[in-house]
Amino acid sequence: MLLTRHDVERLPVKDVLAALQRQPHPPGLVREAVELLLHRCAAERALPQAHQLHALMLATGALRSRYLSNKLVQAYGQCGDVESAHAVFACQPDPNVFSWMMLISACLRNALPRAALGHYRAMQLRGCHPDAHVVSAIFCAVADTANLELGRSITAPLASTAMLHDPVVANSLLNMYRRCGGMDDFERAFWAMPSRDEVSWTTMLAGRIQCGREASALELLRVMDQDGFRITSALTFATLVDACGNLSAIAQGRHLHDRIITSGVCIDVVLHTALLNMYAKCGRVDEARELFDQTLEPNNITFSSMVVAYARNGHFGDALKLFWSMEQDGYKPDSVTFTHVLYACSHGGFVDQAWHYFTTLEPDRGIPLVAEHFGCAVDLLARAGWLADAEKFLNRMPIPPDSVSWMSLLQACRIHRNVEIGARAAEHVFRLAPHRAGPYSLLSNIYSDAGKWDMAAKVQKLMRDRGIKKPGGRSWIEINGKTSEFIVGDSWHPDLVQICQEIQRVSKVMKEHGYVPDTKQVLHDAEEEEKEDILYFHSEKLAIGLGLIKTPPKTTISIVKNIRVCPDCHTAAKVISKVTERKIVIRDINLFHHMEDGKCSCRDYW
DNA sequence: GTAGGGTTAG
Repeated sequence: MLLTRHDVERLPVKDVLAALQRQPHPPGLVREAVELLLHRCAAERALPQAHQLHALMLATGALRSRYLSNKLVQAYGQCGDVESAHAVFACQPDPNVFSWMMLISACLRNALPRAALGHYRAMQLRGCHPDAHVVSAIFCAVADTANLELGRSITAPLASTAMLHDPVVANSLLNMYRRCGGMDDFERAFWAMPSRDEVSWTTMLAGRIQCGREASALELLRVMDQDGFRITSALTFATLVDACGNLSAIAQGRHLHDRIITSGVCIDVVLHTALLNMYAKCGRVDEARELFDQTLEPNNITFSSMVVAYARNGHFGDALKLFWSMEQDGYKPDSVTFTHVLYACSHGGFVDQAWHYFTTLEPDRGIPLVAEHFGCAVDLLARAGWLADAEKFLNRMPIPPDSVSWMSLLQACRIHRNVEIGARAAEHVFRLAPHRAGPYSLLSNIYSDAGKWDMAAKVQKLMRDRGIKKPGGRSWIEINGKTSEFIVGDSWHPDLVQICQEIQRVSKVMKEHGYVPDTKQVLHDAEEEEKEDILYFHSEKLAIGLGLIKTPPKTTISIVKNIRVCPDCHTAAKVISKVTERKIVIRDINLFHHMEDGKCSCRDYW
């Protein structure tokens, strides 16, 4: 029986194919059917049917049409068969710019950026001029390779053409610079754009967040507003929300949340979860939970977000309870979920639980163990003080331990004051993360805690000799929607005098409560009294000082720090929480410290 | 007649 157009549209792909193979059909209908079926194969990622279609096209001569041949290349690309895509392309006697585009996009879609770039060169050698579509695809290919020099060399010959004026090309170029880490080119390209649309702005925001310049990302929001730019996409808002979370800028975050609601943008699960994470990163667990409860269609990411929200904020038991309810409700935890669960276990001291999950993850759940899981296991052993076991474990891991895992051990060695293992752990971190200053400071502290001043000095000299600079301690505090930054040793602030007076006043009370400044934390060669002064100028203390004078009594003080909080500041902040009857939340590079009535949620282990 | 941009949530 002959097919009708109606059949071709309605019947399953395989039935149409079978009918076409069984008996000849009018060429017009075959052509039409082939085109439609190619489209359906591509949409359904149905590779076997694509192969059958290919055969049919050969048999019926449909493949002689360059148009249909291009469509077949496209379908193969979408079905993940680049080889077949290339084979079809190679049979074309006279490929046009579309043909090349299909081939290039097949490579891109299947993570073969180098091949895409090779075809780009080949097309030019064969005299086919790339258009804006091809060029934007090629910028994506360069972005995938993260090769900035390559990007520059490909862009240079295009600079004199009108190509870069195309808005899509310009945005792809911008994103290429971002993903290749060429942040100067990135900024320059952005400001040189003749016009910027929402994609340009979002790319810009993401770029600044990516390199830790969240504050300047939020400044862009002001520029956008001044330009009268209307944000219409949830993605743009999610990016901005992310910046607020990273800065723990709760007032700006809340303001943004209101604005999202009034903007009428559809708050999809992604944006909703971004907001949840923002509150969590601002230490507002209750508000995060509120959003979690309001989630219309939660998924495993929503659950995992809330699990880690609890865990990072010191609510380890709640994190585990939520995880159990997640499983009960039938949501399927994945590898990332278990990273959070193990984190909650190890920080909360649930050793048996942790080992249970760690050992059953692969055999019972089929979730492969990854570096993060091993890191948690190391942390677990090290926290319990089983440093030698932790070291043995690291040396016998089936995947080579990363610098983070060795750092866990090194940190544990500081807490448990183990010089020998600490020195070995530090060596590993030096090797695996040669530019990090953290391990040098930790090792030096371990030595000075043990009274080995000469060794401590040696480590510091080694650090200097290797040209490694300690990132200056920075702290942020947001007051009335404005973020103030304090940098250790360079803290200019209009209220500095008042802040220092407040710190001195409070420290008197603190000393009455038994606080002794831990001047060992000051590595300079200085008098004791001077060392105390240096401690007072640690950025987190200044930030707390500002919080004390600028916010009403009993208001929670929230600080963000760019490195780990120093042990003296940690002790001091705990005492301040007691003597001033304020909650103090410090988010450092690793975790939250919720301090209240002289105690910290981290249980003095960080 | 075919094709190109922000991977955004743990």
